[in-house]
Amino acid sequence: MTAVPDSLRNQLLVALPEADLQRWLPHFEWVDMSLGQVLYESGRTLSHVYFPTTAIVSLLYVMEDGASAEIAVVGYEGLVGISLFMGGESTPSRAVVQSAGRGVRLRAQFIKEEFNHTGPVMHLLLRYTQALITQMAQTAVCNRHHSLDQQLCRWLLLSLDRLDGPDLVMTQELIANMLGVRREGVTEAALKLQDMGLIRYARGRISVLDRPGLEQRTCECYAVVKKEYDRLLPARQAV
Amino acid sequence: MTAVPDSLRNQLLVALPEADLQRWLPHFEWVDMSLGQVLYESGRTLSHVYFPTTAIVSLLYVMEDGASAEIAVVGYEGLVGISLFMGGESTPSRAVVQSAGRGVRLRAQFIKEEFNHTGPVMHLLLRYTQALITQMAQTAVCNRHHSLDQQLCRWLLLSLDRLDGPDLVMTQELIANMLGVRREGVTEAALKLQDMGLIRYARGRISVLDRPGLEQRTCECYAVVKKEYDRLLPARQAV
DNA sequence: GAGGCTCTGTTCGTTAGCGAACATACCAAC
DNA sequence: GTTGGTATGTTCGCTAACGAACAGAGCCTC
Repeated sequence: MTAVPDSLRNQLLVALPEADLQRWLPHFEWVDMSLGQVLYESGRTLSHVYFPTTAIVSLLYVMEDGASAEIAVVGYEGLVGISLFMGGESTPSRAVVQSAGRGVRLRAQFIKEEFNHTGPVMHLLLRYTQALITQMAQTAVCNRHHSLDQQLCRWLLLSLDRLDGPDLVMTQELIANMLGVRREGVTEAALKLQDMGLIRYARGRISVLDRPGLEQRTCECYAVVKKEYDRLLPARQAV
Repeated sequence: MTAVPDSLRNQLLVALPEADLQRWLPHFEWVDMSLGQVLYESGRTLSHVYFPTTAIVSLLYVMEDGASAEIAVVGYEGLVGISLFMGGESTPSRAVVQSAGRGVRLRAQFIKEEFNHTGPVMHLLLRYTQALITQMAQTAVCNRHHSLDQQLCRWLLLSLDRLDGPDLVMTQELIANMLGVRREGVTEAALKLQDMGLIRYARGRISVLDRPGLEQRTCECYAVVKKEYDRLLPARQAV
């Protein structure tokens, strides 16, 4: 990753017209996001919209019986809290920090006014939202048709794309929550990947050794989502 | 269903401010939608946005190997073609008519201009989009955690909500495509429902005999989605 | 360095749904 | 009525993932 100022690590902010960015800068509020932190709870009204820079956030649906499933991930390429400008104010999902890091946040009222008053901002945010929709839809399809092995690869790749290095700080238990499967299943799938030399595992830390290998073993869902992000948000810089 | 003019059967159109509706009326184009008709193909640029009145449309993801899964349904409460005003112009999904009927369509260029120029229209369309997002996300979760039996109930209820009477014209084969499962699985699940007296089945026609019974047997996903539609689109009239 | 906690590995019986093959049953057209 | 096509019902073996129980293994703390 190049040595850009941290505030410019979020690609939506980078894609903002200069005039808009300058207007936003004074309203930026830097926040540390710690692993497991809940940015918003299902159904609650949001106070801020978050632009992760180094953190990764999962949008998680939690069922009545406590079972959960991640429906999308948000990293430096996106924002958390689309319901603010979509008009719903809240969503039935929960946003949980999946990988500790930092980000910028803006007050709800501010982003709502910006969205309504400037065309370029609105169009950028909506295109991002459409990319996010693709990710959710593809997750639905993937949950239906693909094996845990494939989904683990997809998940690792999506996370990797939002991180600097090849290491993820992440227990198997957490991954299982995200994928909506048993922890034992993740253990087995991860062992297979390790035996093939694609990753190395050690107590809550995964090192990806062979990214192309993961891409080869994952399902088409990863590529579909990535392609759609690239198409809809071309201004964002490559990592 | 009350005897409203057919054009007012679509609840998004009903929710439009009178002035906007009057401006739109001359641009309405009535279309018949036949079972299986493809309104748009994955990745193709859309020429129109569709407001179903009596038809039901499935948003379907089709995988490389031909396997498919429905990620959302759209009926008289919504519209098909959000990518037009979201800015992406196309999506990786396919829109297929799941239940024959009619609808209104508007040219792509027209809806894009309307979206950009009038605040109330934009806010209405975005709230609808958020409701649709909820449906997709809940589908993802449901695919992960719930049994085929439960999902069939959910699917029947979602379809029923978008129809006049208690009858669905729908083969088990088609339902299987929508749910992304085998036809045999649908046969078994449908037989169970029939044995319990909840539905009656006959060669491509399902009659729902006991709606509360279906609601009792379905998973929470149906209620979550319904509640969110009601919350985000309160102006729409009850059926 | 002992104890305790968390994370990972392993096993075993169970089950939902798959894939394939085939049987029946209804409908329509000739 | 016969024929053929489409829709539905049934069976059987297979597999992925589940649920539960437990065994090591690394790490921190006192």
